[in-house]
Amino acid sequence: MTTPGRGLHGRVLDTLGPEITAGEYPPGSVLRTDELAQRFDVSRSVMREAVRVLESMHLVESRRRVGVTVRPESEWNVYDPQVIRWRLAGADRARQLRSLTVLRSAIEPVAAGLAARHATSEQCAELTECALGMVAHSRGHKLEEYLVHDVAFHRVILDASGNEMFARLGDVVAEVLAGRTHHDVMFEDPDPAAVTLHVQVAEAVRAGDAARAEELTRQITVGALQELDILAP
Amino acid sequence: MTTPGRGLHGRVLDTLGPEITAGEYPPGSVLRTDELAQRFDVSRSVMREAVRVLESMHLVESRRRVGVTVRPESEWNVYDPQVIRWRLAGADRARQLRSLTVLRSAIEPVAAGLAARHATSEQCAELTECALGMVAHSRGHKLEEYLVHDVAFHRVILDASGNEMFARLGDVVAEVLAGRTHHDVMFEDPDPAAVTLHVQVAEAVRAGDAARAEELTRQITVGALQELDILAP
DNA sequence: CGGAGATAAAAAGTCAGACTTATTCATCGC
DNA sequence: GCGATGAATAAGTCTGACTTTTTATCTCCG
Repeated sequence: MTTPGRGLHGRVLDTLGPEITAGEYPPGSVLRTDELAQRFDVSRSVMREAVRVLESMHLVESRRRVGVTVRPESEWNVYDPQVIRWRLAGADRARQLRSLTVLRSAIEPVAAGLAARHATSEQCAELTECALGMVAHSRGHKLEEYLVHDVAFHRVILDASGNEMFARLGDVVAEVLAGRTHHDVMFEDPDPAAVTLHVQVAEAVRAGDAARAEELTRQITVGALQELDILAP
Repeated sequence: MTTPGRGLHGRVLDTLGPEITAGEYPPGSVLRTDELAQRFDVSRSVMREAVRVLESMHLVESRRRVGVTVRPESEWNVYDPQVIRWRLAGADRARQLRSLTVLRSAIEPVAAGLAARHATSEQCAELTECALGMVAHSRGHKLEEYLVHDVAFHRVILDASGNEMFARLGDVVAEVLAGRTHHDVMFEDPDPAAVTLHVQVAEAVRAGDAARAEELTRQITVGALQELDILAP
């Protein structure tokens, strides 16, 4: 995905990170640095670097005379892109996609409203280009090409909002959209209504109509929630 | 705040992290591990562990033969609680509080709506308790006591939403509220209207009225935005 | 004069081993 | 029983040597 071989400690993390986030070691489990170093056939220094990274993600806690203890899931840095990727690759990928989709449903409408106020003309142009790309690939099983434009569309919206915290969710949205296309729902061509909504959002942003951009985006996210059967009874 | 002395590498991060997030080294700047180790009077192993942590936060990138280069702000893991604390302690604390408050304004109303559906009776009880605590300390310059209950209130809402991503924003909201009380606005007693809104949100959640809980919380966050002069003209 | 390839240097990466320190647990004495 | 003492343990730290990768330079030939 990112950089495959960025050092031995990274190699260790590639297998230890997914194991921990998959819940293979229940909270409170104790790992010993020496044993891990043996298992991965690396020196203690390398193992220590890997543990430091896991510690900075709040996945584990290292204490003298005790060892490296696994922290409960409720303390993990679940916004860390690396943690998100590890968890999406794991078993409860579905649960993960659901909570991330709910997050999207809160963020994206507000971001679209802000984008309508702050977007540059370049960003507006990008947006319509993306929307047109989505239209062009919305029929005939061109899901991959559609996905590329879909991801780009939402990235532009988040960037154009002018809010740094929103902008940094671009990767998360990309993961969610990719996950949706590749695994769960979407067996056939995308919902035509959703495609139309994207075009309309682009128009609203260009027109500077914040309320309309927000409301239309809310409809998009409602659709995403419904796809995952997340709805209010 | 958290754990002061968790090893030498932590001590190094306590000064190097804030320096980097404060922008003291422009993007592309190169640091050398050996020099840093000398500067902080620690061994290279300790320094390497610190660099690994900074790397996992995407603050720096370590490359052979080049050194440790500082990444542009746009690539930082700005959702990392540690990074948030470092930046809030820095110079552009104000800009930080603004972007985080916008984030709150997107998240909290949705979280409140979900809380109205998912909150347990214990959580409802906690909520009204917090709201009453806010009322009790809303007059007479008891800002600290008010803050404690305010933070607790919003934490319960985020937890009760049942969404993990929302729940993990409790610390962020706590930082924002604390920052607001201790530095920026709020020279006197809190706005009575805001206090009333919190009580009403607690009622709405208890009653299971999602739409009302969401709308009332939206009014709270609008107030927070106005305090920072973030408003649509 | 210019480009391709060899060469050298620089910095991170890795490893092994010795030592330090904090923490926990068990034992001993009251 | 209970508190103090001590021993065991695992992380923490340091040092020094070595390896590897990448970049810059330098040479040689077209």
